[in-house]
Parts: sequence; structure tokens; C-alpha cells
Amino acid sequence: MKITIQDLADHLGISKGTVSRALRGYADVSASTVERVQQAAKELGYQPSAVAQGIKTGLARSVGLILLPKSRAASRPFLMQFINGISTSIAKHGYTLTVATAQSDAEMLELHRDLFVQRKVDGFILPRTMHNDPRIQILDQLKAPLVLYGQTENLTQYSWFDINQVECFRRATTRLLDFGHRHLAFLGGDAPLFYNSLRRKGVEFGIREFDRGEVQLQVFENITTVADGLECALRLLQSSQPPTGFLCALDLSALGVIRAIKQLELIPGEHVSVIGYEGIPEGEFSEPSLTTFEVDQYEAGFQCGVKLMQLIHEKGAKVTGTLTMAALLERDSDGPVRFNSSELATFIRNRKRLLSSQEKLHRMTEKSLRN
Amino acid sequence: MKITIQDLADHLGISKGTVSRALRGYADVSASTVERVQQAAKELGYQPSAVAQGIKTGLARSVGLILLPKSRAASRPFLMQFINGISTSIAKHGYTLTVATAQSDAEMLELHRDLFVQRKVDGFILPRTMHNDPRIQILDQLKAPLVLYGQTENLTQYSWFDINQVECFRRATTRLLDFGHRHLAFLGGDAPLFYNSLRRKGVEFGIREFDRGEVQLQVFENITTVADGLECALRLLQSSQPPTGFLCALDLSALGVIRAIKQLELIPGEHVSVIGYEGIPEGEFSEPSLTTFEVDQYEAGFQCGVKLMQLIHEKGAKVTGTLTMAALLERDSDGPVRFNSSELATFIRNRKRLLSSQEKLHRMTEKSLRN
DNA sequence: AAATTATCCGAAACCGGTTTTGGTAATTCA
DNA sequence: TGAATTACCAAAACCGGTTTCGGATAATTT
Repeated sequence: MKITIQDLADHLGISKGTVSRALRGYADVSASTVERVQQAAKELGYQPSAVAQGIKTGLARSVGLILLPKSRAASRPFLMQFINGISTSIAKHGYTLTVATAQSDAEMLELHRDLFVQRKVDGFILPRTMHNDPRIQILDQLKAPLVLYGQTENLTQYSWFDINQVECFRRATTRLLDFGHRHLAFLGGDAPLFYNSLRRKGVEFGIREFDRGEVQLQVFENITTVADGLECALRLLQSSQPPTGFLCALDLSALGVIRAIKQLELIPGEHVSVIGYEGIPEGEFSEPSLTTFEVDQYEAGFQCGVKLMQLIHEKGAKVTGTLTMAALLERDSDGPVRFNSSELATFIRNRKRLLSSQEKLHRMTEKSLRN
Repeated sequence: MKITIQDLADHLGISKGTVSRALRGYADVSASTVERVQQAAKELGYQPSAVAQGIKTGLARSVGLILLPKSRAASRPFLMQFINGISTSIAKHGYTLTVATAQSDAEMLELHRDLFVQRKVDGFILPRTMHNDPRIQILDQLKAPLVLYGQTENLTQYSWFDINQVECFRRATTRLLDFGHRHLAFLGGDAPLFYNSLRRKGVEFGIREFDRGEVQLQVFENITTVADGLECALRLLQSSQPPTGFLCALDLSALGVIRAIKQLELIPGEHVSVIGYEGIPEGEFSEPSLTTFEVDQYEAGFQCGVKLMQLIHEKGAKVTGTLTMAALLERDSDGPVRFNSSELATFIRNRKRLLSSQEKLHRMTEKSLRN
């Protein structure tokens, strides 16, 4: 049923070796033969089997991307565009993307090894880089080409692509300081992931640049979900020295902070400022909308794909690292400081008492409007 | 560097045919030899090349999933769990998932053909089924195994998995009717996709079941984005007979409707009710949170994978269709009717005038609280 | 005209597995 | 004890391509 190179050769009355050389563009085939072969291939709908090609060339013409769905936080929202970027760039080389999921770290390492040893993929893209990433160690042993999406230690040995997160958080910090905020909190994300240290470093840089000894910073880690952010912010805001500005490593935790602020009957962006990072779609629909850095995940995937193709195809290719910026989306969750920390603390303490009277007033208003 | 079956055979001093038969579990290999081979394979870390296996067996041990990132609406949010489900179920058979993206419908068809003809995949999962889906026609010609995620015409010939969307929308409709709503709007999604007709049918069933001649329904199509929903709802709500309940084929358009309601200074869930479908994460963070049906995308992917494995491996396997339910998330965007359509129209007309006085009152309140 | 060089293609080897074939030694049966 | 099985494995063919090798013919050079 399916047409093979032998079928095509028989049909043309030439040997299959010549057909192959004609299609692969070897010089020792006459132009007229090449023409005839290409013509016949098109007519009969012949396309060489990637499987059969792979056995001789040693290449599967596929790259691997292994995901850990357990860690919902960072991998979920960006996936579609990231995949699109990878797929688009590698398609130019006839490559496809093999996506697999692992339910644990151990299974993830195994999967990397197996996929490469079984020659199902020719190389990997590694998202969510960790400190001393164990995937890198395994793949190094196997001499498997890889590209990091993110940074890590000993970076000069690998190709990588990343957003300049240090700069993003430096800017976010400077922005809040310029707004007049002096008590800041940094809510970090997954501690084992490398990005976390970069983002914190950006905050520290921003403060150091500015500091006249008046800025206070509180740092937290492993605040990765809405619930984490909510809980952490509730606690901080009800302390004696509440931060007036929150710098969140993840949009999800920023959304939790916004919830906490509203839960205390404060107005996010007025009484307390919040800035996130990543640009997840939820941020647009929260109220107020979330000021954040929007990462171009398509571009990230595309560049990772390009780098991996270089490593696989250009022998002796140099590894390369690329750093780009994310765009700041200035939305409504941050703004000029209204109260300093002490004032905010007093305000929050008094708020509860006043709430009941406000409630009454509000109900009156509603009533009058209804009629 | 990489160890082959010949290396293993040499190491053991037996022929490579015997090694292969030992590993594949043939009966004509002695138990002791099988033991030795397995032991040596483990020690030397031998795993057969999937590429080399594929050439003889004719299988690539991979299934294809081709996405159209252009159509952001439905494919984005569910992707991670859907992929996870597919990947998990097919991994049991040593299969991996090949994901590719196409930028146009034509490219998508080409990709399906090419991937199968080149033997990069053994079959496909087709999400977002269309009326007379052209992918099916092409894959039928190639006799490529396929599983539909969604329904379409002539369904008895194919394996498929779907949510009972008719029932979901029948229930949603009944729910609004029970809440006392009598003027409803159905905001349909992508007209060419099959799901759209199912969801509309559900609404119609719900009304027909209930109808005492007092229910009014307005139907719209191709309302696929937040902007679409916003614009459509704004127009409807300012008409002379505004709906008091919105049934939205997509969560995204439901979020737009909520925006429109708030833009008119009405309270979603009180003055106007909205129900969505899909359970995208944004729905949880909108204000009010969105009442919607939550689809278990992991399960969907898993079942599609299972069905495809059956088709590929069990010769003469019967095609099967499966219908399951989605869970209703009862949140805050719907509730008992407050105004009927005429009252709502009057209310909206008068609202503008009263707004200025409300504003004043509100500012007063804020001021008194601040001190 | 002979020698050299290009051009072109068929034949064969190869890639790393799977599967079939056939033969030898050990068992079982008559 | 001899014949017929059975158990086991080596050898070879095969899968569908790619690539190397070498030979025949045509074109060029001396």
C-alpha cells in the first residue's frame, strides 16, 4: 500500500541507490535524472520513511521536551506558545517535537535517558532550570545535545536562552521605590529553580542602587500558588510593619496578594502595590488588573529550537547564550504610595471598626438607588 | 560509543538474532540464555534503538497531535493536562507523543499527511472536531488510525471521546430557568466546530422541556473572545429587551459578558446571570467568579490515548465512542433573577442618571473612613 | 589516435534491529 | 538401540533507506 524507494526505482527503471542520491542532491546524478525522479516522487506521493532514514543517519529528527505537570505553577500557562515556537523553528529542519510528561523528578531523569538511548530524540530542551540541574548531568554523560530555557551554574558549557530577570526585578523594584514605597516584600517562587535567585538578586540590586538607608525588604521563598500568596500577604499586612509594595516572582502569588489586600478591605494599587512576573492570562482579568512583566514564550521556544538545531547539525558548533527582556505591562495593581508602613498598619487596625459603619452607609446608598 | 545489539551479542558470545529473540520473549530461547541476556543488557545499559526497531515493525511508536495556535480560544488553557493524559496512557505501550503546530488549516492537513507518510507517527488524536472534518477525510484515505476528541458526522466509523455538552447546556439552561430567568441569550463559539451545535442544542432542549411559552432565547455565533463577549453583551443589555441570563459556549466570552455587565454598573450574578463552559483558570479570578462546567482534560487525553492504542495494536479492534459529564462549578456569576427583562431595561436606562449621585455619596463615604 | 579525465549510474555494503530458516545436539518414544 | 521429536541457537534474509565503490561510457587532453 505504502510506496517505498524500491517501488519508485522500479517505476523509473533505475536503481534505488540512484533514486536516493537524486533526492538527496548528490552531484553525481545527471540533472535530467534528478528531474525525472523528483517528478515521479511527486506523482506517486513518495516520501522517504523517517524511520528508515534514521537508521543509517543515526538521527531521529525529533527533539524532546519533558514536562512535569505536577508543578502546575510555571509550566501551564506558557505551554502553547512555547511549544509553537519550538515546533516552528525546528520544522524548518524537518524536525518534530516529542513531548512527554513525568510524574516525579526521578521519572523525569529516566525519561530523558531512555528517550535519548532509544534514539527517539536527538536532543533536548530543558525548561525550568534548577540549581545543579540533574538533567544536565545525565545528558552530559550521554553527550546529548541540549539547550536550557533559563540559566544555571557553569553556564559557559551550554547553549541557553533566558529573559533578563535580574533586570526585570531591578526595574520593578525601582518602580516601586520611585512610587515612594519604602517597605517592600519579595515573594520568591520555587527555591530549587534557578530563576528564583535571579529575581531576588534583581530586587536587591534595585534597592542597593537607590538606598539611602530607608528601604526595608522582607524576603520569602516557595510562594508559588494563589493560596501561598494570599496567606503570606495576609500575615504580612497584619503585622506591625506591613510592606506597602509586593514584588512577586510569580503572577500566581501576586494574584493571591491582591486577594489578601481586598480581603482586608484595602484597595490594591492604592493602599498597597503589587507587581508580578510572567504575564499569565489571569492577570488581565483580576481586579485590579495585574502589573507584570510579559514574557514572549513563542520567541523563547523559537530561539531554543534554533540553538538546538545548531548544536545537532553544525559539527563543532559553539554553544551560545542569549538574554532578552520582557515587556512591563503597566496595569492597575501598583501606584504611588498613599500610606507609609506605620500609617498602613494603623489604617488596617482601625479599618475593622469602621467597616460596620461603612456597610450601613453602603446599604443606604444601594437602597436609595434602587428606588 | 552507543551500544548496539551486536555489541551485546559479541560480549555474550552469541548471535544477535538470539539476543533479539531473548529480549522479545520468543519461546525458542533457553531460560538461562534469556537470563544472561537480560542481565548483560542491564549491565551494559543496552536499549534497542526505536528507529531500528521501527524499520522492521513498520511502527514509529509515536502518536501525533497537531495544534493550531492561531485559534487561541479553546486550545490554550487545557493543553497541559490534555497532553499529560495522552502521554501517560500511551507511555504504557512504549509510545511517545509528537506535537506539531500549524499556522493555517491547509498546513495542518499537510502536516497530518506528511507525518503519517513519513512514518513519524502511527496515528492521530484530533481535537476540536469540525463539521465534515477535512482531517478525517485525509487520514481515511491513508488508513491512518485516529481518535476524535469531540464528535462529528458519521460517528459510528470512528473512535471518539467527548463530554456530553448537550446535557451540560441543558442543565445550565434549566438552572437559569429555575432561577426565574425568562429572557436568555446563547453566545455560541466557533461556528465550524462541531461542539457549537451540540451546546446550542442543549440550550434548546432545556427550554423546550420547560417551556410554557414564556421563554425568550436569542442565539449568536462566533463569540469566541473576551472582546466578542463584551461587545455582544453591551449591545444586548442596552436593547429594549435585554436578556437577564447569558449562556456562553466558552468561558472566555462569559468573562467578556461579565465585563460588560460591570461596565454598565450592574452586578453580575445579581442583576444579570452568566454561565460559561470549560473551566479555564481565569474564571476563578474574575469578579465575581464564573459559574461554569469544568472539563477534566487529563481524563480526556488519557481516554483518547487508550482508544488509539487499541486501534493500533488490537487488529480488528472495534471503534468505540465514550461520553462523560463535566462538573458544574457553582460560583458567583449567576443567581436568582432580580429584574425581569423590561425592568432590567428600565433600570439600565435610569442607571446613568443616578450614577453621579452615587459617585458623590461614595466619595463621602471614603472620606469619612479615611479620617 | 591513445591516454586521461568527467560524468553517470548500478551493485553492494551498511545501519540496527526483527524474523525466518535450517541444523545440531539432546530427549523422548517405539 | 534406532528413529522421531524437541530444545536451542547460528546464520541469513529482511525492513527501507543511505553511502561507498567501481565500472562503463562520453568528453577532453596530449
